[in-house]
Amino acid sequence: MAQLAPAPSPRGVPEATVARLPLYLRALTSLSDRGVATVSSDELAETAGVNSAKLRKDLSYLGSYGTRGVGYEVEFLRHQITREIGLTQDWAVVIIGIGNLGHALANYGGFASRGFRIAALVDADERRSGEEVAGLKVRHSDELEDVIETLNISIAVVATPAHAAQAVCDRVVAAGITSILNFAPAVVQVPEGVELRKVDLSTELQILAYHEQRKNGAALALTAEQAVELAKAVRG
Amino acid sequence: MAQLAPAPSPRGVPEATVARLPLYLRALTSLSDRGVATVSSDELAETAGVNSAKLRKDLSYLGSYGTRGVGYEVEFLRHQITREIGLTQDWAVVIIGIGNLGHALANYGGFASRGFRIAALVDADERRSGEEVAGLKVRHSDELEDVIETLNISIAVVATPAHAAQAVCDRVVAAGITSILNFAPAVVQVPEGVELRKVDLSTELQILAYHEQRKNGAALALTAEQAVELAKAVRG
DNA sequence: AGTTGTGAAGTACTTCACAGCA
DNA sequence: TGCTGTGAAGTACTTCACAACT
Repeated sequence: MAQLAPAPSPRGVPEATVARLPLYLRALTSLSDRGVATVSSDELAETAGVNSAKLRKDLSYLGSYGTRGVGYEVEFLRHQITREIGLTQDWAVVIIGIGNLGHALANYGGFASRGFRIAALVDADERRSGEEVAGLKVRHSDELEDVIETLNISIAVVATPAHAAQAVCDRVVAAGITSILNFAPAVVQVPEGVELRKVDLSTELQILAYHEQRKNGAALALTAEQAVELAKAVRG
Repeated sequence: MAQLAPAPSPRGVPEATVARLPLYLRALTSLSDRGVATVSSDELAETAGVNSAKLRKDLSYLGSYGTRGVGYEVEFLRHQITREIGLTQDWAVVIIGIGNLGHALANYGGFASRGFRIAALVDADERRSGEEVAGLKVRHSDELEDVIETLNISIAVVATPAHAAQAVCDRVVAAGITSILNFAPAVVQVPEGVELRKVDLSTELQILAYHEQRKNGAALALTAEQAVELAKAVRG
């Protein structure tokens, strides 16, 4: 079978835009809850926390869903974005690694309301097998491949310790999974065609620390060149 | 006092580079643990999961820490990056909202080993006050400002429900915090000069769903134009 | 009159490819 | 010889500013 487009985004929606669609969806849901029927790009951008030129450009990749001189119909636009992201169907998710974080993810209410169904929980520790978490029995990781196939899982959430992450990813990929969300603080390699996203808590804190240091230590963190500039400035 | 540079990054390290420094640091730590003393940009890039041109360019913003023809000295480079990020000091963190996620974050071992010290836990629910989590007593959110000042907190981690997030951020900013990591699924506005990063679990899943849909539904997701192209191609 | 949708300009990031140095 | 450090070229994203439309 010939491929029509180079794998992702047939209509060529930029990756940066895709990453913002969930944000717009949330803003629209919030407006909808407040009973707002129509919204301008300025107002919607404000609600979503982006600038309006960017918002309009982003939406233009999906189609012409607004009305000039008026704005966007909230429900209509919400439906279009929902469809674009693929949330008109629901996606079965397996969480692998039921430690503190896995527990928290299993109990996180935000998934179900957004088109994701946590279909299975898996852990390598036999003592956890059978334990009930968030209304689901934890299964032993021997059953991982079986669970993925039987329950028609599309997305794997990896919440294992770092040392186990690569092996787990290898197994779910071999079982046919092509979308992985990795919480383990480890570099994981996956083959071409498998989408891997990572959420790394300490990385985020480190980025904050970097900026915090720049703010506090401005005077201490002068480079040699800046010191020279400063000296010149002081001399007049 | 005159500002020497436009607030962040005196030496002008690009934001994209800053976001990768933690990755390099982790790769170097792993090499160091394995007893590797020297590493080439190719090897380090492989370990960190990026390409080597990008790695060399990134490192070049920090200085010339390698040796041509040889590579980088692992311990030395690790120290330089640690210093650049600001992890030679440790940073006091408060976690606000001790639900499932807050619990998981409090118990997450990865922070301490990377220069972050969880100094306080705060929750709005009075029934939680005094409860011990991860060796710390949960304090009531009335004490938030006091905790921040007394314990010299630099970074606030917000793990509250969405509806409380903005108010909490307003309060910590008023108390002098300039770095916030937000896990609440809400758009939060902060003043200029406050660094806000967000981690949004369902957004990540939605991005995966988007790509998953493109893969599976290739044939179903044809646009009108593509259908015409396909028809032409089939006709010959 | 008012707001979208979008070419064009501007900015940021990535990759190439090789000069420069150990 | 081999590998770093970096200008230059290429790509992706953002912002501007206004024509097109209701």
